[in-house]
Amino acid sequence: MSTPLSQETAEGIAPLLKALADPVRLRLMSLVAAHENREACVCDLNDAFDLSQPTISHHLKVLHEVGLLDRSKRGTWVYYRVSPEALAAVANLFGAGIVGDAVTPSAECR
Amino acid sequence: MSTPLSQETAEGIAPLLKALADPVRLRLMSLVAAHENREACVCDLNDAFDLSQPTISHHLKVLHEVGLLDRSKRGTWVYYRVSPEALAAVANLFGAGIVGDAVTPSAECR
DNA sequence: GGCACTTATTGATGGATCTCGATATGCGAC
DNA sequence: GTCGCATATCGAGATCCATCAATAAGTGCC
Repeated sequence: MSTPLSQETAEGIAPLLKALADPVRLRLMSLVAAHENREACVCDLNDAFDLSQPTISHHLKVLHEVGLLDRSKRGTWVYYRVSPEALAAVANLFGAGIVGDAVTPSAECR
Repeated sequence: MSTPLSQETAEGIAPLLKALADPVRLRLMSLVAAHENREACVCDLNDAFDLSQPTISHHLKVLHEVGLLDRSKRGTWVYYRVSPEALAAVANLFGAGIVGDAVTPSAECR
């Protein structure tokens, strides 16, 4: 029934959530996830926002630094891909009842 | 295959994640969730941290304002309780594949 | 080499956020 | 009413964050 998170665990997970806790970065994640192979070219992402190119680049960097997005350069273009492991770490927060298993993501699950 | 989050949706969910994206608030949530009835008295919570009482009160307010914690006063004491609906909203983010359904919280689930 | 293009970095600015001490508010007991 | 306790609010300081314009760095092509 959910052991109360240790301070270290909380401090380890918070940065992941902080990276996701921004509307632009949430949309970036979902845009990348929606692409073939969960991978998208930066050039496609820039156009989806009304923000400057450096700003998008900054947000991608934040997501990359916490491990939510993998980066790979192919010629002139850079591709970001969703890291399933990192995302799973966050999902488990809720799925495994760390924040209370009142809410297994879908009730019928498990 | 996850429809890319709309801007409005992202802006609606981000505040929830932002509220959770702090080590202290994560631990507060898990502490409350670990209590009987997912409900805890502020007096119990204060002692779990090395922070001033106003600071804890502030964090509880943040969690309350986004709807993650319900508040009820009983005599001199105030109790906070985890709101399953609000938490489910966040859990669905990952469970329902909004951020990519590569990662249904536990692989064996469903 | 030099140009066009894609992406990243730098530096600055305005705004949000965490934390505290001091103080206020609300409630029960006397 | 007054005292003591539990919780909240206020105001301030320090730090962090999102965004931009300007510029740098890397790559392919001529």
